Amino acid sequence: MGKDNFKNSMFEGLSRLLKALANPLRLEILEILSQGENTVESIVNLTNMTVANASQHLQVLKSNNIVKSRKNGRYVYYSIANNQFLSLYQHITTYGTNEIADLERNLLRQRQDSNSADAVSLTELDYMLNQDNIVLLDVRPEAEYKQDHITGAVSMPVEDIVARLKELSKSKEIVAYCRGPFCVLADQAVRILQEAGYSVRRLDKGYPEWKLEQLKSQ
Amino acid sequence: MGKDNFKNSMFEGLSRLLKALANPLRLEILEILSQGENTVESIVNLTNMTVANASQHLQVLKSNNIVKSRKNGRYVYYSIANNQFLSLYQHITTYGTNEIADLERNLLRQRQDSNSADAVSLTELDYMLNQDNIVLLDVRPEAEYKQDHITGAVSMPVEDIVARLKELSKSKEIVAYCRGPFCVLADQAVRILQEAGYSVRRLDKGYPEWKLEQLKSQ
DNA sequence: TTAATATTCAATAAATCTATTGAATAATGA
DNA sequence: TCATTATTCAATAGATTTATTGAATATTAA
Repeated sequence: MGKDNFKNSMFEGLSRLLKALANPLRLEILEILSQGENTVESIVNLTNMTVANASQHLQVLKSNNIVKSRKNGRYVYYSIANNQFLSLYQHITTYGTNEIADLERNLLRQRQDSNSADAVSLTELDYMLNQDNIVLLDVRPEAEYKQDHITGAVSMPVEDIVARLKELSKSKEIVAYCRGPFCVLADQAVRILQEAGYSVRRLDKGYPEWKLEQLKSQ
Repeated sequence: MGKDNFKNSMFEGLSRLLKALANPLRLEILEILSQGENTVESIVNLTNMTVANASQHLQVLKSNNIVKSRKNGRYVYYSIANNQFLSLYQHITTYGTNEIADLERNLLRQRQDSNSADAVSLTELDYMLNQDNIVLLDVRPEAEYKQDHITGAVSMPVEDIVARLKELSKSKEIVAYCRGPFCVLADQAVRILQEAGYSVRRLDKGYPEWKLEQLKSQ
């Protein structure tokens, strides 16, 4: 292989990976798959995509080894192909929220609008959990909680909160979390609980970021 | 802003960044700019691009705040906009070389073909430099060395090596480095020096990776 | 002022990406 | 076996990306 062919093929390969990631719908799919495996159908239910479109995007991700699939009966279950990718994905989102002015501004505004600007970091959460003086709420759909969740969390999907308020004591601070920094379920939870008189904040990031920390510390 | 608008605009913004990166020529430009600032002309000289094409790609990078520029006389000097990006770029290349089978294979073959498969890591280099029993050769063009280089390195551009062999003692091991994992200048240096009877290995990565470590440890 | 040089701009054709549509495939349950 | 359901496939029109070409701009040096 000539000197330029090598270099070119490396940059070609990297750019294929980046192209596979460079689409908003595929990024949305990846946020969902970062919670655990999902069928095409469940991805469609969580988004505005049509089945064919979601399937097509999943093929792109799969052919680039970003996700993998297994078939069970009529369903195909997709999941993130490996934990290294989970880490890369988070480096990208963190860069975006910290270094792209537009995104920084958007995120800040979203958090301010939902009164959740003073978010809890993973380090703080760890400390608070050790002090045992908080209730940690997983406000994602129950299926995601069941696949895995932050140790010590209680499942309370955001749409059930109003009906289940009496389960929550006002003597402890509440921390709500969901799928990650772009997920608004925790924002909605904060608003609902705040209006009901609870002391509540959201986790700055979400379940996948916590999971990655877990993996690192092993 | 509605719940979906927020999320969509975040994924939109991220995908704009990724689109800007998802092109082999732009990645090649970024490898060059990771060494320090360069004019459009010098980028063109280091690659196969035409001036207009390089300029156009630079506009894409600039409008996404990945690079910045300053004008001096007739020349426009481009450089990486911030060190956070340098870090992201390296996460991406590391993921590619470790997790994309094609790229892994290509890199291994390139290294084997040039007898530089037993590359030195940055940690090893640090140790070897402390032991003071190596010569560290910067085989990039001198202009890049002059902008900055690994502390303790000697400049010997790869095309000068043959003519400057007598400057090198055979009693010390030589480590050659260049622009990063995809740069073949160090591979060429290893081959030349090995044929001349020297004990020589290449650095696994290159100058930008070293610089990032420096920045981290401050 | 004029010529030369570095860079950018503008227009364009070819290639690639995307969402949509409807049909095809495969697995299940009646 | 037949109808149902989950997913994929194939074709396509519209949008975006890319390299090329040649002209325009800005700066310097003669």
